Amino acid sequence: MARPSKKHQQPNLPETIKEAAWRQISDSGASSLSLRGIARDLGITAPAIYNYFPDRDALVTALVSDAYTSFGDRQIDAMNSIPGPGKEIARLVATGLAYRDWALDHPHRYMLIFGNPVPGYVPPMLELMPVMMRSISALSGTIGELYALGMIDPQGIPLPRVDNSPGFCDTMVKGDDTMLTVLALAMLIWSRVHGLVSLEITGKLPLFAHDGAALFEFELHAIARQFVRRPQDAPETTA
Amino acid sequence: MARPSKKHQQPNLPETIKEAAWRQISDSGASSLSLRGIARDLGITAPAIYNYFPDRDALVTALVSDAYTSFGDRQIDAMNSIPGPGKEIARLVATGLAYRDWALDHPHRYMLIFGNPVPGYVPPMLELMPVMMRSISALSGTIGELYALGMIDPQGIPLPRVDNSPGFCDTMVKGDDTMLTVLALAMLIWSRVHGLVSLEITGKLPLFAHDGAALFEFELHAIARQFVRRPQDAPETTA
DNA sequence: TGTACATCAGTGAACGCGCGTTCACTGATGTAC
DNA sequence: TGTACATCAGTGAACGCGCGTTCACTGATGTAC
Repeated sequence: MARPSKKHQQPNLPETIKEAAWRQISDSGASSLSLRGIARDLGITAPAIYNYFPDRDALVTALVSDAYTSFGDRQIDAMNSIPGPGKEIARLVATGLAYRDWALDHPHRYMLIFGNPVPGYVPPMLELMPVMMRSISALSGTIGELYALGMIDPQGIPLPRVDNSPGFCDTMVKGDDTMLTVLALAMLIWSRVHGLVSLEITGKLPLFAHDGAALFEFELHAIARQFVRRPQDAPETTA
Repeated sequence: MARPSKKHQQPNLPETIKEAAWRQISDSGASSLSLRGIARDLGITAPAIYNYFPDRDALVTALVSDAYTSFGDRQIDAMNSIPGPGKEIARLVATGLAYRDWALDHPHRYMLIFGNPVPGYVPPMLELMPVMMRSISALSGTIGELYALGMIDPQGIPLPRVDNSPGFCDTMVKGDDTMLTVLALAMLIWSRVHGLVSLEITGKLPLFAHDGAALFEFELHAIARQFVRRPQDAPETTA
């Protein structure tokens, strides 16, 4: 159990570097993130950063990964804060509210993930896949729960054609009607939520500058009204 | 009527420059637009561009303005292509479809307008205001038409509080319930449309890669179903 | 306890790059007489 | 019709800037004996 050699290592410099990077992104946007700027902020020289990140892209990837994790955690916590049966719709709404709350708390992290990426940076999908899937697990999990209870009418959801193309999605979803329905509905709900949130955090809804929360809640309940039915509304013969 | 002196002037070099700029944006994204790159593409030197645009920001503004204009024209044409009374819902749907069509035809122009802007570029709102308002005139016009026919139920729309703050929107909308309702609904519809379109053109809806149009049409009809009622459904006593 | 050595985080100089912008210029074109 | 001149689009060199990255180094720290 020899503890790893930590000699000379100042406590958590990688974390300090990432914090400075977020500070820079908050100040002047994700596209102006630079190692030299971070070093300047921290009072060190730029090459020192190479002791912790092999290059600039690795740092950006670490930021993106952290953002996804924090984003997913917030939604999962919200979902778990309303446990128990009979509370499925409340869980869906709570997850949606957590989505917006996180985005408003961290607008630049949200745009780093879902907006235009940093120029010249190509996110390594394979590395980021786990945190990406975790970040949507609360939403798709809650919808899956509703589906399992018969509270989702597949007729009311636009399902994509799934053909024989070897793409990731087609392969994953093929022959699994539950997954196809749940994912399709999750995408549609996500698009509504993302539309509102992205316009709000970029200041494009000035009319609702003071009422973003009310507008968003209206939309969440409209989603629930449109797509969720009480179990007893579900006849066995839907064909 | 002395025609303006055009000696030496090669035909429409400003247009050629803008075309090269769009080409560059399509190739490598809006954030890597550079005067030197454009000059390289056209086989001229970078300072030559200064004969037509005072600086880089002026060129970007010209691009943004052109994009808004083209975007607005497309929607207005679609709206006008279905004239006559009784076709209001069809006009709304046609406008929405034109919105998506244009965005898919010009994804980089769409992102230039509605995504993260070019780094270091601050759009001159005053100059762009006319083309911006024109770009939303088809959507808000169609909604206004429906409202005038009593086909919009104000109860079903989340209205923002309008207070005494001296902001642009509050001032414009104050005391005008029609405008407030129409604009509020336009924003909500816009958020749904923008959510789908922005996710689609950035490749974030892989499940619907071949079915973007169907998903979008589903959403447009869901919008019509949720917010538009037949005139006879509208009782005079809604309080 | 004291000395010699190994480690390695951080430094400072340098590299090549592309950028926006300036400036004096050149040389083809159009105009005036 | 021919000549002198004015115009001005485009050139080429240069400016200062910030960037990512490399590399030999230094000097404080920890370790071994």
